[in-house]
Amino acid sequence: MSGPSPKTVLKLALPVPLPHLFDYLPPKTPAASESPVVPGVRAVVPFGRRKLVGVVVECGAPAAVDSKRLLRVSRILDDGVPVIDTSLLGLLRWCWQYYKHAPGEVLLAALPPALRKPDGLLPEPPLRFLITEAGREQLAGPPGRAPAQRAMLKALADGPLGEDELAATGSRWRAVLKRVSEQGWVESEPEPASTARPSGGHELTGEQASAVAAIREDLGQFRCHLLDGVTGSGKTEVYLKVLEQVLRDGGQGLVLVPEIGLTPQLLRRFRQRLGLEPAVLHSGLSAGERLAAWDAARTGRARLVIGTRSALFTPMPELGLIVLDEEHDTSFKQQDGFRYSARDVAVKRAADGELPVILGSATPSLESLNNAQSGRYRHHRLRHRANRAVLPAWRVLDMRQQANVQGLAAASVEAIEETLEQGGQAMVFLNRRGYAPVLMCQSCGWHSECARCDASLTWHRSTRQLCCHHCGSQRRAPELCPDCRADALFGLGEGTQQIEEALGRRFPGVPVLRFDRDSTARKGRFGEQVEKVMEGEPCILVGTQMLAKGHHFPGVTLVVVVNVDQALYSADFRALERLGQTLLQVAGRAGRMERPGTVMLQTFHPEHEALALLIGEGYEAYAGWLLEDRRAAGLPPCAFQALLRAEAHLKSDVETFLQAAAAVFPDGGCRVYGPLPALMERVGGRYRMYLMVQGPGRPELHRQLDAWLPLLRGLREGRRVRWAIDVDPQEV
DNA sequence: AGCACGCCGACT
DNA sequence: GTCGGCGTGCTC
Repeated sequence: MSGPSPKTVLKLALPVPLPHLFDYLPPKTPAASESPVVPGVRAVVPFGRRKLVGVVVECGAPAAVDSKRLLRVSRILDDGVPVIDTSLLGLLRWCWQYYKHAPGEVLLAALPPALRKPDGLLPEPPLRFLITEAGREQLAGPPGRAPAQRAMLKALADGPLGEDELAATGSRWRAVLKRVSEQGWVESEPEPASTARPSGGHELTGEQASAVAAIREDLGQFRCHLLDGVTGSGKTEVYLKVLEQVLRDGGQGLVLVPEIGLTPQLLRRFRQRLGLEPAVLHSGLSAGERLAAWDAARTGRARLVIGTRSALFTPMPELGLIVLDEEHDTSFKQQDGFRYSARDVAVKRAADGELPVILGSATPSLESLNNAQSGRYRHHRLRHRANRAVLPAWRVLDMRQQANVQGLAAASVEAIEETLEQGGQAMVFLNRRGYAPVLMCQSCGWHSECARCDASLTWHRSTRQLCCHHCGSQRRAPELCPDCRADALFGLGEGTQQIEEALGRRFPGVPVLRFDRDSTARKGRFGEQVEKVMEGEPCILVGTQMLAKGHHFPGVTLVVVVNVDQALYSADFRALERLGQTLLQVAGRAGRMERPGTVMLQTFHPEHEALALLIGEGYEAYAGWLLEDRRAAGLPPCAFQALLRAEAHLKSDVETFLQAAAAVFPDGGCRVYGPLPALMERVGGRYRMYLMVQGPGRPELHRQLDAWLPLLRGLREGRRVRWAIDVDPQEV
C-alpha cells in the first residue's frame, strides 16, 4: 500500500476580512453523475459556528493547513454552474494581490448582493411567449366567455412578448397565461440575446473619424486609447461608432461612467443610437434588478452594459470593448473597503482579455497623459467642437484690490447684478473639494509654507498648529503675517456657507439656489432645483462640485469661482490637477451658442503661473507643466505610493501603531514617511492618520509591501486600531 | 467581520 | 446570587 497521499482540497474565498483563501474537502457526492467542482462556483461551507457562502477559487491544490482542521464543503450551489468565469477570476485574483485586500471581500464584491446569501439563486433564464397557430385560429373565431385570455392572445398576435410586457396586460396575467398555454394557444422559448440595430448619428469630424478608425483597427487585441476631447467635441459619438462595430462583430460592450454621469439622457442616447436595451448597473437598483441585469450580461443576453464603478466586475463572456468615460473622475476610485481604481483595473481587464479600452476625458488625469506620452497609450485629440459651442471667457479678479463681503469680491457682486439685470443667471462656485485649510494673509497674500518641503502647511485651527503633510513637521501658527506684519491672517477655505446668506441679503427677491450634498440630500430636491433653473428666470446658483458635473445650464452666463487659491497652495499635490479639471468642467456648464458666458476667478495670486497657463494655453499645456513638476518632485505618476491608513478613538493608539509599523518597514528602494494626520483628522469621533510609502517603481513598492504586511499583522499595537493599505491613493 | 469565551459591576 | 459589559482570540 502507498503512504498517506497529501490531501487535495478546494480553496475558497469567504466573505471575511482575512488575507487568505480557506481549504475545504470536496463535498460528498452521492451520485456518480455529479459533475466535478470547478473554479467560480458558489458553495456553502461551515465556518466556525456559522455557514457562509463562498466561491471556489482553486480545485485540487494541496492543503495549506493540517488535514485534521479540514472541514467538508456542505453543498455546491447553482447546480455547479460557475457564477464567475475563469478570466474574471484571474482579474479578481490580481486585484486582491495588487490592492492587498482580503480575497473573500474582493470576490464577493463582484457578485450581486442577492447571490451572497445561501438562499439567493441564479435567476431562471427569462422566457418569452409566442402565439401558436391554434392560438391564432382561436383568436379568429368568435369571442367566447374568456375576455382576459382573448386579450392576451391579441397582445401576442403582434409578436412575442416577455414576462414584463405580459404583466402589463392585467394583474391576473399568470393565471391567464397558464390557461392559454394549457390550451396550446401559447408557447414559450428562452429570451434570445438582444440585437443591436444602430441608427442615426452625426457625420463625424475628421478627428472623430480618425480616432474611430484607429480604435476599430485594434479590435481583438489589447490597446489603451486615450480619447482626449474638449467639451462638445463628440467623444460619445466616437464611443458609439466603435461600439456599433463591436456589437456587429458579435461582441459585448462595457461602458463605465462616473456616479453622476449615469443619467436618463445618456441611456436614451445609447438606446436610440445602438437600437438595443442596455443592461444598467448602478447602486440605486433593487437586489432583484441588479441580479437580473448582471445575469443578462453573464449569459450573453445583454450585449451592452452601462454602469458605474462596480459594473467593471460583471462577467461578460464575449466582451469586446471597454469604454471608461470621464476617466479623470475621482468616483472611479473606491474610497473605502476594497480601495481599487476602476480605471486601472479596466485597463488590466482589457489587457487580460485582449481587447481595446477607451479612456475618455476633456481633462485627462496626469496618470493617463503620462502613459500617452510614454507611448503606452494611444493619444487621440479632439480639438474641434462638433456642436460649435463657445466656451466662456475667463477673467482673473485680483482680490488684493477688492473689498470683499463673505469672500465675495465687490467686482463679482457687480457682475452678478449686471447679469441678473440682463435677465441672465449667475453661478457662484465654491471650490472646496477635499482641500486642507491653509493660513493666508488677507493683505499681502502670504501663505504658510514648509521651509523644508516646498509644500503648503495645513492649518489646524483647534490646535493652532501648522503641519506639513510631507515631512510631518509641526509648528505654532503665527498671530500676525510673518511678511507684512498685518493682523489679517485667515483660514482659506472657511466660511463659504455664509455666501448664500450674503447673496440673499444683497439681492432680495432673487431666488438663491444652493446645490451641495446637504441641501440636495432629500430625494428629488436636486431635480426640482435643476428644473427651476431650466425655467430660465434670473436666479443665483451657489454650490460645490455637484454643479460642475451634473447639468449644463444654458441660462447661466456668469460663473464666479471663489477659493481658487485653496488649490494653488494646497497640501495635496493633486490639487492643481483637480483645479484645472474642475475649472474647465465648470466653464463647460455655462453659456450657450448665442450668449457665451464669463468665468471669473477670485484670487489673491492673479500672477500665479498655473492660472496664466490654464487660461492662456489650455489644459494640455497646463497638464504638461504639472507633469514636469511631478517628475522633478518625484511624485506620482512618476513615483508610486501606498498608504497605511489607521484610525481609532484614541489618537495615541493610532500614533503608537503607525510608529511601530514604520519601525518594521523592510529595507528596499522605497521610503516610508509619517505618521501624518489625515486631512480630515477626526471623522465620527475617530482619529485618522497614515504612513506614506513611496518608491520609484511598482515592483519595489509591491515587494516591500508584501514583506511588510505579515509583520504588520503581527504587531500587538494593531489590535487597538482599524488599519488598511491603500495602494495608489488618490487622497490622504 | 461574526461569534465565542472570559472575567468584573448593578440589578430582576 | 445572575445578566451583561466589551477585551481577546479564532475561523480552513
